[in-house]
Amino acid sequence: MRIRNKNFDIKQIAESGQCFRMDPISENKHSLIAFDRYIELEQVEEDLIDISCSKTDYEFIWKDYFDLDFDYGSIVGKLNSDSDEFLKAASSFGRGIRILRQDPFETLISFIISQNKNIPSIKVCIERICETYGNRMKDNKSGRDYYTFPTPIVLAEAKKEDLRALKLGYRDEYIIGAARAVAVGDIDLNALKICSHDEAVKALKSIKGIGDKVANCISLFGLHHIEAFPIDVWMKRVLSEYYQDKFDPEKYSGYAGIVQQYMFYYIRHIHGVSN
DNA sequence: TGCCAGGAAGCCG
DNA sequence: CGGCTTCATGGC
Repeated sequence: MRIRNKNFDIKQIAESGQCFRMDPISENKHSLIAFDRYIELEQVEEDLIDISCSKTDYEFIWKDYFDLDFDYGSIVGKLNSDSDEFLKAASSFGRGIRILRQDPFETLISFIISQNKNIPSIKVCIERICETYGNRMKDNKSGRDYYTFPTPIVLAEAKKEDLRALKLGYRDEYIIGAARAVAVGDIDLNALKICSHDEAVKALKSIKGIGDKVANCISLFGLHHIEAFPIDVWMKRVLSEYYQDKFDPEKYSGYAGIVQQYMFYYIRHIHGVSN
């Protein structure tokens, strides 16, 4: 399936820190595991992408996953006509980034793992969880084996000693607790998609192991509340070095999360980080 | 070897 | 409320 879009850069999305199961497999080509499926994406040209999926799967799954009905170009354009020089450069540099509509449960667990870890380390942990608790699948087109992300019920029944062997550190009991909360219905992730960002964050923070930053990441990347504004160590760097801690996300009310992604991606580039 | 990573909980004042 | 310490693990 071939898609033409001016604001759709696979490498940028893969390196934007919002998803952890998108990996380079060759020059201009990435693999992605999501929703129990495996696809490959090739950046043919700057605004042209090939996805290894049927037209039906594109229409019903991937178009939504990549948020392709939303016009990111209008956001980039708006930021480029603004007086904020840092955001002008950041949005221009990361203009191919999009906010994915990922599976809420996978996002929830992934960002609990993310705390106090770098991105390569987060990926390793997630793969270990999938290999241990997910289902082994085979993609016929590429011949590749892969593992799905486990369901809430399976993870909720995991033993702490078994998780300990996966080297998740102190996060293992957070993961079991969160999976149980979802499995028994204490947390209804689909309901949190419909309610407001503030309500979602409040509900998420009732889970042990989820603080303000992780809750905002889940809200932004798993529930698609694009007004969320997660502040991690990189964002703290941006806000202090370029804004003297006076940046107000309210200026970008309604889409601050997109602005945040441009900032995050750009500051890491400035500091020479590429994973 | 000490420091850092898409932090959060527990405790103290 | 704000600041400090501790919590596993891996990479540099």
